[in-house]
Amino acid sequence: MPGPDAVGKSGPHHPRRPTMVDVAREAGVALRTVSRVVNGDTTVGEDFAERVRSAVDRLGYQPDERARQLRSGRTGAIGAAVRHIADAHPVLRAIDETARAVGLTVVAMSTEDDEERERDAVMSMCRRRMDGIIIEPIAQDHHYLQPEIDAGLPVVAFDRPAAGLDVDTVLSDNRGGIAQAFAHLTAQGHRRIGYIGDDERIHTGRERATAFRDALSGIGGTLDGMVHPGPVEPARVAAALAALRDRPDPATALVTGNFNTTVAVIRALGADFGGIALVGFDDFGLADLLRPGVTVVAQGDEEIGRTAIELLSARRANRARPTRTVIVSTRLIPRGSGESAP
Amino acid sequence: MPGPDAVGKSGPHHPRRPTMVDVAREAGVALRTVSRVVNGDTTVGEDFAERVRSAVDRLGYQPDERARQLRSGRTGAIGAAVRHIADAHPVLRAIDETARAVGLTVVAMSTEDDEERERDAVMSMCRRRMDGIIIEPIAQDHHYLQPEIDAGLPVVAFDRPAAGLDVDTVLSDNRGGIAQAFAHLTAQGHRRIGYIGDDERIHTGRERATAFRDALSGIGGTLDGMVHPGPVEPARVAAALAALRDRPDPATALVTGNFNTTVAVIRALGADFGGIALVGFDDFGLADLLRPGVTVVAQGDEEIGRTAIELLSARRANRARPTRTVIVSTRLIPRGSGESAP
DNA sequence: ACTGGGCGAGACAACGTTATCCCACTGTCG
DNA sequence: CGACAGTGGGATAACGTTGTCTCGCCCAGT
Repeated sequence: MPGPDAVGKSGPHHPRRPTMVDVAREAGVALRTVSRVVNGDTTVGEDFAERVRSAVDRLGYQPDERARQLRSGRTGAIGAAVRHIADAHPVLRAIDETARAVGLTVVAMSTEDDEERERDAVMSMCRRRMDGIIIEPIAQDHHYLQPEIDAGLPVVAFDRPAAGLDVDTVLSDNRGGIAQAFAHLTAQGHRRIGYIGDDERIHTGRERATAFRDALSGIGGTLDGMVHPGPVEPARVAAALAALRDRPDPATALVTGNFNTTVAVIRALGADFGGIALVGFDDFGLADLLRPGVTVVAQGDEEIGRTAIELLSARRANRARPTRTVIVSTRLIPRGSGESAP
Repeated sequence: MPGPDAVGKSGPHHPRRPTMVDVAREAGVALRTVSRVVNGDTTVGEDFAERVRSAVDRLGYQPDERARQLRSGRTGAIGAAVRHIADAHPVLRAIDETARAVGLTVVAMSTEDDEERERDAVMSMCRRRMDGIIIEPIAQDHHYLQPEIDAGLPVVAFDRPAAGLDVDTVLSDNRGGIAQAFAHLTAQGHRRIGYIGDDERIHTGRERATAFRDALSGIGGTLDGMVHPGPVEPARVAAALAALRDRPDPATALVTGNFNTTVAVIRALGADFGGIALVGFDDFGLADLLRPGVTVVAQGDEEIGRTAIELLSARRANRARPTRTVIVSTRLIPRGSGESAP
């Protein structure tokens, strides 16, 4: 059709949504009065308010949040840059729920463990003028955020410190968690306990491996060949496992440093976990359904998320406040795999 | 009111971030020239461009996305309202990756299976003038979205149809998936096959239960007491399971209608799944680690997410296009639990 | 030397909202 | 009866950006 209809035009105009001006015209009041009604200002007479509300309904008017934010300066939303948005993420749930409770909207983006994607996600949040950013850091260097922080952006890191940045941080008690796991296994009589975990270039991997070494030294055990940090790949994990078992004094128990390692180890061990006692760092769904059930050190996900929002709110209230680092304790959950004697 | 020039005033002004005007002044060029440089317009001389870039760096300028969007009319972002943002969600991953590839940002929000939260999330997306919305519908009635659709908002539903709305939709082949599961079990020799699944008030629950009835009738089996739709609660599922086993001709095999039901059944069955053959609808992580491994009908998550973005893009290109519903086929993954004879 | 064209930079308005100021009307008190 | 405070609505100017138009400049062509 050669219609004169301008719908297909290239301009920025779609069929055009109604604006406050349209509502004002429809209701026969001033623009500012519509704004007042929409924002619940009580200084508007009931008759005027009703006229406006009726016009809003008739036109299907929805305020443009972008214009509102631009004018008012407030966003009412915080960004959350997490490692994998499509994976189960109990901390994100706590962040979302807590933020909701204080009237903030959470916009979540995924970094996929990629430095550039983290940067993209975070800068995109800055350009949207989020009221704050919660970040699960992956980059080795976060200096790119310093100008934003100087400009007043509240930032909170969780799970790992944001390298190169002095910001509020929420961490798990990695050392305490490893100590719990270790103590649990020694209480069953184990003395030859091995560790397989994440690369020590990663903060949590480093903390947990170090804590494990300390624990093993503490009972007079030899460190030699018992501690295996490295990339979490099935082949590397399987090789580490083989090294722990094929020795004169094979390990009778094992601590794994994170969820992915735990799973890789279980896959390599096969049925009944080859008779080895196992305690994994990080809880996970279905851990109770495996045979045996997997004993884990669980992180305080809910508390971590809640604390992150609290730190963010505190900083929004007082930008000059010194930064704080909160350590959230872990909890050992026995399910069977860590309760067998050597 | 004390000071005439109070710095800590309550106004919309934080320390104030630099704007294009500041950059223009710093660089000694016109406002519009800064805009051109920032947007990569090539009609700017290299010397001017360099002056601007240097000023941008000096001031730490970041464009305000809200103002840009307000002025240009484009948002460059689509909203995704999913059931549980903190749970593993392979479709969301596919949505995110596909959207990224075509230069769109995805803003994900959680509905938590709550009608009101879905409404809140979706309306919040509308107020932000998202370029499109992908929704995993939970509400029984989506008429509230009709005005937005009329105003030109592209909407795509996935997993379930959006009741009361004529929009593009991506669904799994629920009937085909059930048929696959059923055929797989009959091929092992099973004839007494039970079904436990979701409430039939839910679209997927209804489709799957119906397909199962058809399949069972198809081999001349009795429906009586073999099909158990209902709320996914451990007690209800356990009762259904007991009913299937405590009868003169107990079920030798079982099809479960969704992930949560599968898990509840496995918990109730205990070690070795009580010798019953099991095929679950929905794949899940660690399914291969259970003993036996869990045979499942997997949905085409990646294809569903990709298709959702494709339908959205197609509608953005042509608002008048008739709506389409795409059915994505399922795939049976044998892992052990469904491969035992009666 | 004058003109025409292309290129590149600037002035101005507009996007849809809220903040500020102002004014018209009412009711009350001196 | 006049002035004044209080109430409630309206006009206008921002917020930070981009679209449109204009204009100055330089070079080539006649």
